[in-house]
Amino acid sequence: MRDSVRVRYAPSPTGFPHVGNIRTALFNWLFARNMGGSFIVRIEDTDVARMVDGAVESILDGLRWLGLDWDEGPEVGGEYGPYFQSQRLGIYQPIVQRLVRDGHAYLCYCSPERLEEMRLEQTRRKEPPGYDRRCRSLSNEERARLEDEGITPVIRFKTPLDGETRFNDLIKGEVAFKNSTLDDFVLLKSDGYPTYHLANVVDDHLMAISHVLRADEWLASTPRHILLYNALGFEPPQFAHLPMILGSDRSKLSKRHGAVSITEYQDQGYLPEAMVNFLALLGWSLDDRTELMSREELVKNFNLERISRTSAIFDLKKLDWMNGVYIRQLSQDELLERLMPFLESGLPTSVERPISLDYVRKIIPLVQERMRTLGEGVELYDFFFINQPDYDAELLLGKTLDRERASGALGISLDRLSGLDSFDSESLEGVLRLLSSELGLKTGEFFGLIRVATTGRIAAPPLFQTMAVLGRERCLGRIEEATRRLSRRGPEQ
RNA sequence: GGCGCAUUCGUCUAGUGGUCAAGGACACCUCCCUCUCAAGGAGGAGAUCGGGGGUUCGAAUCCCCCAUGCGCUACCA
Repeated sequence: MRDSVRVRYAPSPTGFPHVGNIRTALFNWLFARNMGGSFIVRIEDTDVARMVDGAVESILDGLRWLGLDWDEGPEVGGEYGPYFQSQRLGIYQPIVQRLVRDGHAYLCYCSPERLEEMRLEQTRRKEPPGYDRRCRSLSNEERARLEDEGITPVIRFKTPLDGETRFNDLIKGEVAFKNSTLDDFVLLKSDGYPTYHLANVVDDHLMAISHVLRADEWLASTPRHILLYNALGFEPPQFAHLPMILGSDRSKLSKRHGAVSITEYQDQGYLPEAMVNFLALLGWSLDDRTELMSREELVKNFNLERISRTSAIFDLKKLDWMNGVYIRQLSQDELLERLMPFLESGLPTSVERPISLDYVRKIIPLVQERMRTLGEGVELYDFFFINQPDYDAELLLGKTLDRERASGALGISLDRLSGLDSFDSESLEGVLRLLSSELGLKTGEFFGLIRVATTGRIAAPPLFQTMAVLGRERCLGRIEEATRRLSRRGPEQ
């Protein structure tokens, strides 16, 4: 059993689920599924001050949305629980006491103020900042005196003063750190909570984690963790540090680069399967050409060997393209189902609810290949739903028409269209094409005019089909309105 | 400042000593299709592989130095 692959995603509930973070979750999940191992979720809620309400829920929602199911963790339990570190406090205490007893850790009474001052002084003198180990060798009397002052100590790890710590990272390769560059980091805070370093190491061991796949930013902490594993007499897991995801300016991806929370992408109408595919390719590749892969194909092919060592910039344009590809791959019924919630919440309240499924069903074939996100679909094609789109009368004229000609064309169109037996796309095309040549207008000019009149936009789905879906009444009404708009602002132009 | 990691088209990447005068994708440009926009099709432009030294018959691939970027350097994770 010890040989089986067990990986974990260990988020800290201090905010929204960042896409970089979720990518880490994805890689862990893919690795577990590929190896037939277990994917565990563990909540690292050891920083009471930074906890954010609802963060756990939104992290779990993000995982669920992407279909990253976990074998052990919140809600599903498991034999290594509990899976919230705040519920494991009783586990860390005795372990840290043992460390103190064995001489691997010590009590530190230094105040935050002193530490702050010390760091300031160190940077001023251009020395590497780090704890100066003042409490590492306290005499019994000194310790007793500090205890009497009522100071609650923290517990620090007694980092070896010399030697070096090396390990073989599965992605970066052999990495070595001199122990002298590491300071005596805190294991147990004065509020009784463990730090990340302690809790993470203890829990990874207790939960029999075989591989730690985490972001690159942890690489520098790994020697501390290895030292801790050794002091504890635990076998360290294998480490694999994932490249980071950066914003367009190469700095750490953050708010100013746009959406960073996975829930924002969900809200904007990105498809989870597209998101999974896109995220998987940020730092991993199958070969020199395969890009579109289903979840099953990703699981089947994923491996650590092909994870890149260099950080990747999040390219929204490519995500948009890929999302469009996935939208086009959907069956019309599937797209209908996925689009409805966006229409219900995105369309103005003036549009009657519930929105008619049958009506949307007719629109789907016209918009499917034009959408990159579901949310964008609502914005681009709202003219199918609202009463009268608003637009600048100038748009009716395009580049070539004048007001007179346009009004005339609209008038005749109104006539012909109201006399049409059947308002279907073929009949519309027949009538309008004929009219176009009668008027001596190029189809581009004339259809452009009608397009703006009926949709309020210069770019829309194919005109005749669009008009057929809109229906006679609405089209005629909008053409009348267009005529009004032309005359209203005409003269003073 | 110290330590660590990285460095191939604008971006994601392929590439592990010769088949690379570097391949694919997004984005960009042109053309075709066409009532617009998309989608689709056909092309194009775009990287002297961060720079400099080696090693070798031969280097994007190996070694060294430099530069740059990023990360860490908390009683945050």
